[in-house]
Amino acid sequence: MPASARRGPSMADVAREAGVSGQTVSRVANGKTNVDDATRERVLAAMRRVGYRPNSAARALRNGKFRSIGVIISALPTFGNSRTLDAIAAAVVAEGFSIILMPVTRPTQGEVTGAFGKLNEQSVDGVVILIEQHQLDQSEIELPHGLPVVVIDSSARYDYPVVDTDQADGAAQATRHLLDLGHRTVWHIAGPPQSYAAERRRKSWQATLEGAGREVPPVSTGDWTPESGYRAGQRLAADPAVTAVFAANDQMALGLLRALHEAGRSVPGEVSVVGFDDMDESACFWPPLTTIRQSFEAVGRHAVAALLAEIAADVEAGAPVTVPTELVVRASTAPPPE
Amino acid sequence: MPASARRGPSMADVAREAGVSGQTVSRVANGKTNVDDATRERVLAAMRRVGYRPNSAARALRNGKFRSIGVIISALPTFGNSRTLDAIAAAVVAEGFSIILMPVTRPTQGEVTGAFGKLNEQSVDGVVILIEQHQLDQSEIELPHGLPVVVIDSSARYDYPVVDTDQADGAAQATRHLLDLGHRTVWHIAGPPQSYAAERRRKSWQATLEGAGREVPPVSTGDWTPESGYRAGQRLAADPAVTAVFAANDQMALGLLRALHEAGRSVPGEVSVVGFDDMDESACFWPPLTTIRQSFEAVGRHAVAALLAEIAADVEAGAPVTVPTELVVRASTAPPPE
DNA sequence: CGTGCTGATGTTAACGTCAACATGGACGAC
DNA sequence: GTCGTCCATGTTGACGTTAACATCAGCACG
Repeated sequence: MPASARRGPSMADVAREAGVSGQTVSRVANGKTNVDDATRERVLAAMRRVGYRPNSAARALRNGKFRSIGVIISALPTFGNSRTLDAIAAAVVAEGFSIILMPVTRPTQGEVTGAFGKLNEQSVDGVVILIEQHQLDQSEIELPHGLPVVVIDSSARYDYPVVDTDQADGAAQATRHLLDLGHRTVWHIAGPPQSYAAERRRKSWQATLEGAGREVPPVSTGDWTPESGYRAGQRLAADPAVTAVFAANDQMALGLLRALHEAGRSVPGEVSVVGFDDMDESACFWPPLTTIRQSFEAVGRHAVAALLAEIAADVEAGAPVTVPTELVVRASTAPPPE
Repeated sequence: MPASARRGPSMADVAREAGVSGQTVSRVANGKTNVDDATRERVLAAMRRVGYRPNSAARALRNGKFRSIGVIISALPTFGNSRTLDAIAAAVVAEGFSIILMPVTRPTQGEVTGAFGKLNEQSVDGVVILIEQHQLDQSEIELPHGLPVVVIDSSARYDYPVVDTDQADGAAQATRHLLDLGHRTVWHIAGPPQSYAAERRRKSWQATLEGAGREVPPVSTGDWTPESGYRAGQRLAADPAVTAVFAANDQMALGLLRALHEAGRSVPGEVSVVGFDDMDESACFWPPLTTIRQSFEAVGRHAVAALLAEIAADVEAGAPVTVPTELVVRASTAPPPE
């Protein structure tokens, strides 16, 4: 039996089975109150008997909306993004919406606009944009039909609601922690310059140092990967003045640790290291990594909440939501040598 | 202007603008050949002018299908799953389909059946199941309407097409590598018993040992997390007979490394370690981890290819697809002490 | 015992698209 | 010149659902 021939039973089938009109079936399916209890029971029984499932394509056509939200995402397998996506997905399905994934390979205007358009075709109710690259200037995104949008990013440039981790506070905590341990200053391995998160962390690290009247060492720039942290780490490990490093994420911190080990510099005896993210693995790095924990779960939840509010109420962007971070002290930080 | 009032322009609008019938617009939109070139141009120009986008809800209603495929996934943020999902998503959008995500919190019959039902409502063309738990016996999954399905798993129990990494060969390679280095035997930290992948790897490790006439040490069982590897590692580190360990994934290998470091046993001087997966981080573990690389990307691609074939041709399950693995030798393995 | 109201249920039409059939003009063959 | 054929284009209806309106029975009130 070819699968293509199959269509599920429709309301009309249920109506016939229950001896009522299609409209009454619709009312029951939508939980309307103005249906006699006996009738409702009869309809529900008929639904069960014929195996009725509502057809959301028809619903979408009728109502203009699909009870679904789109997620435009780049770099899905990234630790933070996959975590955030998971949180978004969980929150979305909990609300009875479904989620349409639109991966973009590179976060260019064209790709994002195209993804937007495709989502619009799909009659989504709203869109979450999860692309950390501030090349995406708001002015350039054409949003087709007043579709509600939430951006997960720290940029202040968007008109849309914005949700993100408190990058600045996290970086400040990391830097202060090292200063408090007695280090004269703190080196930094930054994330890629296109990343708003990376930029925020770098600026906050710098501001914290300046606020404490410390020298600001030159920045190494990586691209979030362990390899880039390793390369930056090789340079830092060769400099005996370096006693404390704040890496902009845990993966680069891992690369740094490797470089330090290879150079024979003990951690935290000679050099202290702080990361950012608190990956599952970080507690088992060698040594276990002191880091800034961020709650991707909370970011995802807040993003969905903001989006659903926008959808329900037609409200404009509220104040940006900022999710706090937490310093997790493990074994990779200690006071400087003598 | 309330967003709710907005609907995009429809074929009728384009038709009016271009002075043709709606049907002709439809023909142009679908690239049918029997349209005069001049007319086609006129229609395309009109589409551009009014900003027409096809409404896929209407298409889905008309055609019964949505050009979308659903993905039922548990444990999304897992390294392997997020990688695989990314590959699936990329392959799916490349074919012009879109992808509906259905996360399930726990891989129980009920949850999966529910997700299936929801996807069916959405008129998806096919479903990929990405849930590594073989509690999901095929007999228990009710698949509503002959919907094409592909399962990513090594279980032989399914009737559906199955795609997975060649777990057995990978584990054999890992074990043989350690044996070839001269180790008398190889200890194993296994994944959770509900996982088919874990079971395959364990069996293959055991078979390889037995095939070589070696003693099979007792198995430690973890749950894929670094912490579980750490706990298992503490026991192994205390046993001086242990000179080689194959961990069923890189994260547990990382935990093991930590336990070994804490116990003061040098790697690979006293103990050799092999992982499985080749995470991005593994090259920067200390020491850099010898591991089995698996191509989640290939798994995702093959799964989509199989699914689309099923959809297009109404064919039944072909032979299971097995994706080869590759041993990546780094610095965590060496011959045993003296 | 009519009038007006309430609440359950039925009827109609429309959402946007496209398959199927209908129309009508151009052109070649006899 | 007449017929048949082919091709571009138009018309109609249906996919499944639901808002809006219509109907009708029951019931309270003057």
